Amino acid sequence: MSEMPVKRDARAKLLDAALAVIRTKGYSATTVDDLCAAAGVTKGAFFHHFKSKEDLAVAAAEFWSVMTGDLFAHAPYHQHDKPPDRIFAYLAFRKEILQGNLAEFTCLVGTMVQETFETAPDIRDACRRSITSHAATLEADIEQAMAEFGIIADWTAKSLALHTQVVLQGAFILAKATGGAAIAADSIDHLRRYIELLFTTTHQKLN
Amino acid sequence: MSEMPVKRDARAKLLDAALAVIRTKGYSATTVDDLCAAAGVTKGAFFHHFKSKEDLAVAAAEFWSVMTGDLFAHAPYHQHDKPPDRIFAYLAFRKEILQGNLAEFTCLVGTMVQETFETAPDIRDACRRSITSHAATLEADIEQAMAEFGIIADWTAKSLALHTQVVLQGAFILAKATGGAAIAADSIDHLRRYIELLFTTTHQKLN
DNA sequence: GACAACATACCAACCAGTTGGTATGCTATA
DNA sequence: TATAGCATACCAACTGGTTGGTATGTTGTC
Repeated sequence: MSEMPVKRDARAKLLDAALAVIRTKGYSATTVDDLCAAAGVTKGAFFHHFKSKEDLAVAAAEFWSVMTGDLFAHAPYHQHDKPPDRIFAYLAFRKEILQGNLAEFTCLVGTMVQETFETAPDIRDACRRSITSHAATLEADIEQAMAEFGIIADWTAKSLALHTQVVLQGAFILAKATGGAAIAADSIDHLRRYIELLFTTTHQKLN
Repeated sequence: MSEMPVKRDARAKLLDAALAVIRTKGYSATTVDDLCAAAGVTKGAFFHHFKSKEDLAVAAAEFWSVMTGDLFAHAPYHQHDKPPDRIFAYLAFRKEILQGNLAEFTCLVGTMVQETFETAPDIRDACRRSITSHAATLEADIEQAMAEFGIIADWTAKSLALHTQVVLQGAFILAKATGGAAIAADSIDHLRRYIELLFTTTHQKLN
């Protein structure tokens, strides 16, 4: 049936280009011509696959969700048996992938939502879905860890899962401001230490 | 002598406009005409005071530093006698000011650096200075609190001070993505809880 | 020959920055 | 103190290049 041999189609190339270019220059500063040049296609191809630049941004956010979803779903940190170990292995993994150029490890949707939250609701919502659905994958592990330790707290698994994303997004901003990943790595360490304290102190009822 | 009573000069009006417009639309999407319209001045005035759009962005970041520096320097949280209390009061204050529109409480330099870290080093550096100098104002309190509790840790006062800024910047991103401040407030609570645990557990040497 | 997947050529609106000018105030000196 | 000389602050109109988007092909495949 479908042989599709060497041909990676223009749509896929444009989405790849969108990840690279938008993470480097931001959404507004990225022009349609930039994307076409990076993808090696023409404007005709662009507007054949996307009805507007905004439409591409939404598709890019969804593509980002799928890509990162795959990356984390198949990452080795899931192999740990105990939920708390999976949480710490997740954070170790997040720290490990702070490699290469800033644009290679920072978050597409975190970048885009800063520019579009007020002006492009469709993009904002796509970014929100991407972030919250990733956080949701952590929620189950946190919930099980809470049960395992018998933790009755005034915080929820969901809020802690979202807090991990807050720390990561903030870490990317400081990394961009300082031109390096060192502060980001330190912040992930602080987050790990926080979760360790939540799960190892004898103050569970005070949490 | 000088009567000109109502006249606030164009430069000040443009900087005020820059805070409002850039925080709403982002740096790249903000046009010089947008800023002139918001400030009620002409383009001639703009380029009389700033040699380029980028030059205005640097000036806006510096203006932001001065404004927020004043705000925090005169905030009531400094009145607490003990350094740990000042830290917690700082966080309470950060939570209190999560009011109004998103653009009213989010951070100008955190927004700008996302778009410019790779393409405009002067803006990026101005943003870095703004963030790190604010973090430095917390460092002394953290250091004194560490001394007070006799904490010998594998983290530094500086890294914890920067971590607070990481959490705040990340909180703003999640707030923009979700369209509300609730998650931001939750994250500040998690940060407060973390610092409480650092300063109240009996595990000081394990920190 | 119908249709999807592109390419080419083009456009109107918009963009940062420039130009030439005016209004106003400051300063030095006669 | 009158005023020439000059600087600052601002304005309206313009410019050349860029932008997102369109209109109209061309080509390969079922």
